[in-house]
Amino acid sequence: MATLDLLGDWKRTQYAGDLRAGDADKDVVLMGWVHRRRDLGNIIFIDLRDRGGIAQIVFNKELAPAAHARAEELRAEYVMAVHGRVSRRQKPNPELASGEVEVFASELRILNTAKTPPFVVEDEVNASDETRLHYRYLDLRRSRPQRNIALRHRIFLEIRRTLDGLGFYEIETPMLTRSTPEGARDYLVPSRIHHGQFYALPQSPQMFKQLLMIAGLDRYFQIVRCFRDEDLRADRQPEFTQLDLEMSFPTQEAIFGVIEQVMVRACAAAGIEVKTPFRQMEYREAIGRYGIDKPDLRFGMELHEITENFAAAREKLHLEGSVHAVVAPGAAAFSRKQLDELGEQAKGLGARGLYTIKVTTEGASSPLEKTLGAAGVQNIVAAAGARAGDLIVAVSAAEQIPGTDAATLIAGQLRLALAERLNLVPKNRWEFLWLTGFPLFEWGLSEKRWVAAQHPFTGIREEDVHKLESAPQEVRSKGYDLVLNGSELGSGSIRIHSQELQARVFALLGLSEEQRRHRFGFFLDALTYGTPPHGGIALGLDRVVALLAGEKSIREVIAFAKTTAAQDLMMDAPAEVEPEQLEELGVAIRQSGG
RNA sequence: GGGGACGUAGUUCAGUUGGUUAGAACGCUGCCCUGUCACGGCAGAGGUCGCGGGUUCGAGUCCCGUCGUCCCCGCCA
Repeated sequence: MATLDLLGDWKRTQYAGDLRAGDADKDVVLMGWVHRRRDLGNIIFIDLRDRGGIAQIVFNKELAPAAHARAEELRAEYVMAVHGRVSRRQKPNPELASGEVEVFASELRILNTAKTPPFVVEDEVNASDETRLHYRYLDLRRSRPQRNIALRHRIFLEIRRTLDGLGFYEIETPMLTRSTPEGARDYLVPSRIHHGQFYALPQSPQMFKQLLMIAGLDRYFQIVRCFRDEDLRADRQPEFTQLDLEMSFPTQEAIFGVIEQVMVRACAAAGIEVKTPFRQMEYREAIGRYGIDKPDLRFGMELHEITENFAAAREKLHLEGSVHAVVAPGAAAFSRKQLDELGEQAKGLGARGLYTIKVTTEGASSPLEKTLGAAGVQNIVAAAGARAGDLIVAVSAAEQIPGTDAATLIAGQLRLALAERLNLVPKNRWEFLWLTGFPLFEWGLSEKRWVAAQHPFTGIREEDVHKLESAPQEVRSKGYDLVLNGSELGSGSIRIHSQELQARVFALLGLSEEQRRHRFGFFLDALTYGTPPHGGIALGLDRVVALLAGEKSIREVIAFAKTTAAQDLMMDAPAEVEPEQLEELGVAIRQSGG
């Protein structure tokens, strides 16, 4: 172990990674970590890493014997400060941003030693997620996480600047709040003062922001942590960050305009140029053309309904429901095995039948010829607009949920899977899309009643209000989703501000007067004191940053992320607490097993 | 709650049909080296094969259980 030096009165002059040719001949003081050392004997090269990047430091025994001797003690991840002179390199290193120059050290101070790290701190990930999360502070030293965190900062900054410029106030709302019955499972916090009672961490500040509109704050936003105790995914963490905003007296276009400005500047922070206005699409159209409510518009492969083409063979094929087809360009060469896998996948998605047609220059070939005849198959080829080399994939499925065409949704999933497999999803394309006209209600399979598709305060399109009681499944909401490249970034709505309309919605949801009082009493009260028309949106910022950073998982853009079992491997949370703490809270742990 | 993949040296992985002393690369330690930049050369250290049980003359390998990580469905705006 090396003895340590004091930092003394040394002041850093700049970041190592920021050194450029223009700094030549400058006297500099750099501080950072030993990224790599190359000890050639009488000359030692140290790659010094700090937040700005990497610079090469030269320790020459002849020129600076004391510094050179000290440098022999340096090891990976030691913390060092170096005083020296910047010099142009005879042989620049084009791999390094600072590669035009290097620093000839005159004095070295070793500020701290380091244990050999469990994995090498380098750009390419060479450790498992488990190890990385356990030693997150080392993982974060790598350039990619540093880039992601810097990008996250710049995006957040742009959001705040943009919204400030548009007259929004950033207002904080409580983290300790009240459990509300709808939506996700709550994280609960037991109350010490009120035994048997619990706070809930907010799933979102939904009601607070509406109350802020009632309070006359007019334009609110918040970059806020939200909590949902549900099972996790690559794009879901138990706590995540939303851009939450709400405005009074809005039109839908006004809200879209605000978010478009925010996204344009957020993208610019990532070096990505996007055009406004974003495309808009009705929910029905998205389902019909893409079989999904968050279509990826970076590629075509739109769906074709070909139910009619099967009319003559419905009995024979035991068809139920509709038939939808997707054309996979260039997939006519799929092997038997690949077709089988496709069939398995379709079955896994709930398809009743899967039919394929290979289109070649010699014509179409398909098992369907037996039932539909060559002409029948040819009609499908024409209907789907398939060309030589393509594979037509058609699925049928029985309707399980009233009003939902299962075959379309399955075809939509196959479209995504095929595009991925055929490498037809272009990189560096940014297809924003607003989805509108969502159904207000959806049939709850388990509840066996209509449930609010979003939350029960979502507004209703004026032209559909009269159908509320007579044809609830046809009622479209004033809700909207923002979609980017097939990922849902967020959703919002113009809210209901009329007590009369709100009462009709609650009635349809089967909530009695008493239940309404119990669940939403304070909020319904507030609505009666002069609520302005208002609306807003919430965006999942972790997803936004991950997409713009080109990361698959939002863990890569969260400094301290949790595992899919909602654990923090570094802190080892959650953890047991002292019996005294439980006692104070009036909480007893029941031994599990029952 | 369900399905799938994985778990072997500090790290990432290989390990045949169950068979002697469990390997590689990187990293680490020591020595040599004045232009390297993934430096190079020589030498060396390093293993509870996730954990528990079982089958077997014999288990990293087979079986059961369990724990952990990741991906997906359910769930979740």
